[in-house]
Amino acid sequence: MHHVDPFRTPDPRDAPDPARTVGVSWDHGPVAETVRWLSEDEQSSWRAYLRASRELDAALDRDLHCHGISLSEYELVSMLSEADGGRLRMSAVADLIVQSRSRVTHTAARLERRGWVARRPAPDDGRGVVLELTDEGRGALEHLAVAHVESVRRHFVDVMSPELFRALGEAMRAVDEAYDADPTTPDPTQCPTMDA
Amino acid sequence: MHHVDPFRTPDPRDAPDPARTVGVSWDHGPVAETVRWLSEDEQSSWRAYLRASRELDAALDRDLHCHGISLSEYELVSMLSEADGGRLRMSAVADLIVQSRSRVTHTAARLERRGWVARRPAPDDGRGVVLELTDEGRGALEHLAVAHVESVRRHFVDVMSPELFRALGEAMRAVDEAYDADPTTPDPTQCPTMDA
DNA sequence: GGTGCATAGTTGAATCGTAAACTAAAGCAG
DNA sequence: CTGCTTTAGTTTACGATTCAACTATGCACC
Repeated sequence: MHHVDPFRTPDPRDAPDPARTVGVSWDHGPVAETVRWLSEDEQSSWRAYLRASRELDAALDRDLHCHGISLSEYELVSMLSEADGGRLRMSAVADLIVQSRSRVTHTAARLERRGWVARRPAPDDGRGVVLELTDEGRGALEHLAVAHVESVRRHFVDVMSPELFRALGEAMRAVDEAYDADPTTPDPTQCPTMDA
Repeated sequence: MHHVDPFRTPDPRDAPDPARTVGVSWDHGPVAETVRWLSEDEQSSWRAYLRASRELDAALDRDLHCHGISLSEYELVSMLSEADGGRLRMSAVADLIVQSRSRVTHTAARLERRGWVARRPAPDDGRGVVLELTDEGRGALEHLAVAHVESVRRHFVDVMSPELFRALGEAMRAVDEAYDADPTTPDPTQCPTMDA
């Protein structure tokens, strides 16, 4: 049975070599292609990230859920609370919490039904909508923030040394900067639309 | 307008102090409670993580989508490919990719319709189901792995120094270990079921 | 001042994920 | 064996998210 590791080359001998030519075979026959598979170290870190980020998401969401709100709703409300006057444009919210416009529309609608936010027309732009945190929303947030910060500490901040947590921050800042610098849509030339 | 930062105390003077007693006021009136808000450093790293992890998820998912698969489906298939004989129990898959049993059932059903995996009764346990990667699934994965590893490099591994990436791996390993060590369900005593 | 294109946001359908109830087989105590 | 509890996995219904199409305003340029 042929073993396909999605990252490392099938041959363990080659693992430490970060860049090499490997044979990848598919429907159209064997083709030699240069693929920079991950080294053993890289693979280990990447897997740890993937696993732990899922666990973290699940844990934080779980802890908030028992207070009746999801993490993504919380993020929206918390961004509003930090904004001047508790008000932000829809698109500003979308950018801040890294969600699609459409998703923000839906999420905001849910929070509006709950009475935590209100929609108002943007004063300067006829197309725009300003989202405003209501007093009720602010009150609820003060509650939630206490539970949430404890959750974040328990599952994340406090499980490692301050130095390591700072390094993690630095690493993720690099990811953020790279993402902002290269807002590439899935390069159409790279997109064979399921050619297999 | 009272500004509520969900993590730091409202008063900037207090930021460097990691633990203090703050007044949190809610419906039942002002109550003094000890909350370990995040320091400025911690806050900065946490925010960077939150933002970048969302961006990363979006970017990796986007890059795979144009090849007709989602990241969570990819994860399932890739775990199978690494398993002995390309076979794993449903629950083993769920644990490996950190998804609920129910979700794995759904995802597996989708992949089965696509012909990439097959379900078989577990030989030793009458309740169990073994998921097996089909040849077609393996062929597709070889394709996808190439695109995916490039995506992971571009958005993640290659945007920082190897040392920093290793530190990140170490940090996330700590998160994982803490999670495994404390599989706490949302502590019912902490769960006021929306008491606000 | 009208045409063309970009931007802001919404809508609705389809898909995906979650939560709780459910089936069925183990495991275990007596 | 019988009954009780746990474990594995599925199902169903519902809520959340995505995707593509759509409305409406702004903006640039001639």
